[in-house]
Amino acid sequence: GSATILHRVEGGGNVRTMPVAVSPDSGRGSASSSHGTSRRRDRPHRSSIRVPVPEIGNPDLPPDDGHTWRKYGQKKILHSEYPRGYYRCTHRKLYDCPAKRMVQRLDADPSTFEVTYIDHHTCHLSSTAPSLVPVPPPSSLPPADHMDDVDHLMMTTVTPLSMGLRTQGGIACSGGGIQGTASGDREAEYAVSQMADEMFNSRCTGSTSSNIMDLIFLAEAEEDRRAASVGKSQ
DNA sequence: AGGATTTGACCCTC
DNA sequence: GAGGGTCAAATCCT
Repeated sequence: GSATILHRVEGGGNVRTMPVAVSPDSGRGSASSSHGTSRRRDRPHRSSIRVPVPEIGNPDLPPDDGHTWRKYGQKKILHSEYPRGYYRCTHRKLYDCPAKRMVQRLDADPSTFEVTYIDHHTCHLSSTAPSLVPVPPPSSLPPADHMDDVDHLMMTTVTPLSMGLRTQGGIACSGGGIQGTASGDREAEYAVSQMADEMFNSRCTGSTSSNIMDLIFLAEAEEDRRAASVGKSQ
């Protein structure tokens, strides 16, 4: 089994969707504070990923991506058999981390979770073992405005380079195979699927998945550059 | 006791 | 008005 990354970018007008259906989510923004102030005005970047239910452990548990999440809500979604769970970063207060995710089991495929990530972790380097430094140095994280680019890439593609990075990162948990000589998006799609799959099943390595997220971002940035160059050439 | 989860209500967008 | 996202009190767990 492999996860499929869906790409949904808002605000750019350049919505890119993977072959598999996208969540019916209409893309409403979300914001906090229910005291009369405007909610859902901002439209944070969102990205969806499909993750198979882990073979080991409780299949009802949402996938573990290496970050610590605190559940703040659950909602029955219309026409969906399974409820959607709402999570935010445990370190939200500590690090003012805006990261959120929504987890929902697919009605058509109960063995798969669809996980929608909203915003990025600012507790990036300290998700599992928070340090006293909430914000990582620029050398390890792209600048904030750069994050936007990376973010919308979250749903696009990941290059073979990223896979290489992964390997260097010490993730050697691979299960399935990348079938792949396919070109372009297809190859990338497999790569992402594989990565996501491992990402959420990385228990077998015990490695810190936040590093994986790092790699994903790096890979996406790289892909962005490639896409940009392709765009220019066309 | 403190943190996490549950759950109903509230509010916003479409 | 419907549906979805968040809040916050109540409850549970460690």
